[in-house]
Amino acid sequence: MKADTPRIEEYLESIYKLQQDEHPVSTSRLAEHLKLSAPSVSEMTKKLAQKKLVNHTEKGICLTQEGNRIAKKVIRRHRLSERLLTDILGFRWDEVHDEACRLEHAISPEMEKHIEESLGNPKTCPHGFPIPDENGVIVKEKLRPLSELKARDKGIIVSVFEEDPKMLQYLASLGLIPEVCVKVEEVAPFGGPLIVCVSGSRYALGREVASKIKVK
Amino acid sequence: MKADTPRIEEYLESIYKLQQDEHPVSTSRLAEHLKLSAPSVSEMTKKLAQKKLVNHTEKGICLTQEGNRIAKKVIRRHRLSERLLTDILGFRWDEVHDEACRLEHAISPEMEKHIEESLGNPKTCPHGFPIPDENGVIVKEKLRPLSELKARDKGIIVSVFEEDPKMLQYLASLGLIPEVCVKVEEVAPFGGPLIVCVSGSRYALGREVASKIKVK
DNA sequence: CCGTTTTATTAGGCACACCTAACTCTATAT
DNA sequence: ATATAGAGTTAGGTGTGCCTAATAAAACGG
Repeated sequence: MKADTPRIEEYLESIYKLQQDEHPVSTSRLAEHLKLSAPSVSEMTKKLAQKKLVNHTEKGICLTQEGNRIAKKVIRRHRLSERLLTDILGFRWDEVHDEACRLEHAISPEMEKHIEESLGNPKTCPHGFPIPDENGVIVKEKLRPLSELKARDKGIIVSVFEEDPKMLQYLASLGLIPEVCVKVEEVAPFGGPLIVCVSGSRYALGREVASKIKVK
Repeated sequence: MKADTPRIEEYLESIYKLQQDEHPVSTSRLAEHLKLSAPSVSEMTKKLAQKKLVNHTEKGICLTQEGNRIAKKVIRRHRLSERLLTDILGFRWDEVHDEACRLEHAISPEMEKHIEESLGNPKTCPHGFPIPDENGVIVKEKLRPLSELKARDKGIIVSVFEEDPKMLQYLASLGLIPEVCVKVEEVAPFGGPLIVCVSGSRYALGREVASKIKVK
C-alpha cells in the first residue's frame, strides 16, 4: 500500500497548508484549493483515512503524524526546488512556484540531498519560508505582519506570502524581498495604505499586501 | 486531445530508442522495454495511432513526424537533466539515468532553456549522447564501436551505451569515459577480449562492453 | 507440409481518480 | 417553527491504463 503517489502528495500538501489557519480543514475548502469537486475530495479523504494519513472527524480533516511527515517532505522538496530554480538556474522568484509544483513529485531523497548540498544548505525558499530539514523539523520564528507595524516601526522582511507572479514582480521591483529592512513611515487610518521606506525610497502599500509580508 | 502526458511520452521515447536498431518496432519488444504486458501495449499503440503519433502497419510500429518530435523533446529533457545532475548537482554518471527518467516529465520548456543556459549549452549527456536542440535537431557523427578497432588503432571515446550502474562505475574507474583517448593494443581471436591502453594503463575488455563504447 | 512456437489481438475486468445529480443533514434567519 | 442556504455524502457514471486468459495469425523447423 504505497502512500506517496503524486495525487496523495498533493492532497496532503494542501491539507497541510490549509491547516495553518483553519485548524481542522473542511472538505469544501480543500476542494476549492485543489480545484476539484467536493465529492471527489470526500471520496479521496476516505482513502487517505484508510491509509492512516488523515483523521476525518465531524470538525473536519487533519493530518496524522504520518500524513504530516509526508506533507513536510513534499514541502521540503518544493522549497528546495524553488531555490534550485532561482539560485542556480536563474529563474525570477515569481516564476518558480508552478515549476516547483511539478518538480516536487519527481525528486528522490538522493536528489534532495544533492540539491541541498549544492545550494549550501539554504534555510528558506526564495519567498522566505523555512525549508524543513531531512527529519521534517521546521524552525519557526515569531513574526509580525508588516500591516501591524505602527508608524516609525522598523523590521526586516522574512517572508512574502504571495503566489501571483504579477504581484511578486511588483514587490521585487520595490525591493520588498526577504532580508531587506523596511520602515513604516505612516499608517493611514480606516484600513488605508501604509507608507513604507525601503532602501531610501518611499512607497504606499495596501493593507492586504502588507499583511502577507512578515517581518521580524 | 492532449498528447504529452507522461505515459505517452514514455511510449514515444521507448519507440524512438528501439527504432534506432530495429526499424519498425515490434509490439513485443516495446512491451518488454516498457515492462508491460503485450496487450497493454497493443491497446495503447492503437490510441497513439489515433492521435497520429505512430503508424502501425504489419511491419511494426514507427513514429510519425509529430511522434518523433515529441520523442526528441523528451530525450532532450532527459539528457539535459542528466547533465544538470552530474555537472551541477554532483551526481556520478552511473546514478543519473533513473533520476532523469522521472525529471524528464516534469520539465517545462522554460526550465529546459534555463538548464541549457546554466550549463553553457552542452552538446551531449554525460554518457556522450547528443542533446537535441530546441527544434529537435540532432548532430550525428559517424562513429565506430571500440570492438571493431584493429590492434594498434586509436580513437577518442564519444559515447558509452550502458545503463547498468555497476558497469558504468567500473568503466569510469578505468577511465573509459567520453573525450578520452584509447588505443587498442591487441585483439584476442575468436571473440576474445581486447587489450586497451587508456591514459598509460592497460586493461582487458570484453567484446560485448567494447561494442557499447563508440569512438571517433 | 504440418505441428509448434512466437507474435499480436480480442474480450473481459480491475483500480484509480475524477465527474454530476440527488440526497441528507445542520444551522440560521425570519 | 419552518423555510432555506450551505456543507458533506451517496449513487452512479466516465476515461485511462493496466491486467489475464483465450484466440488468431504468422514464422519456422523437421
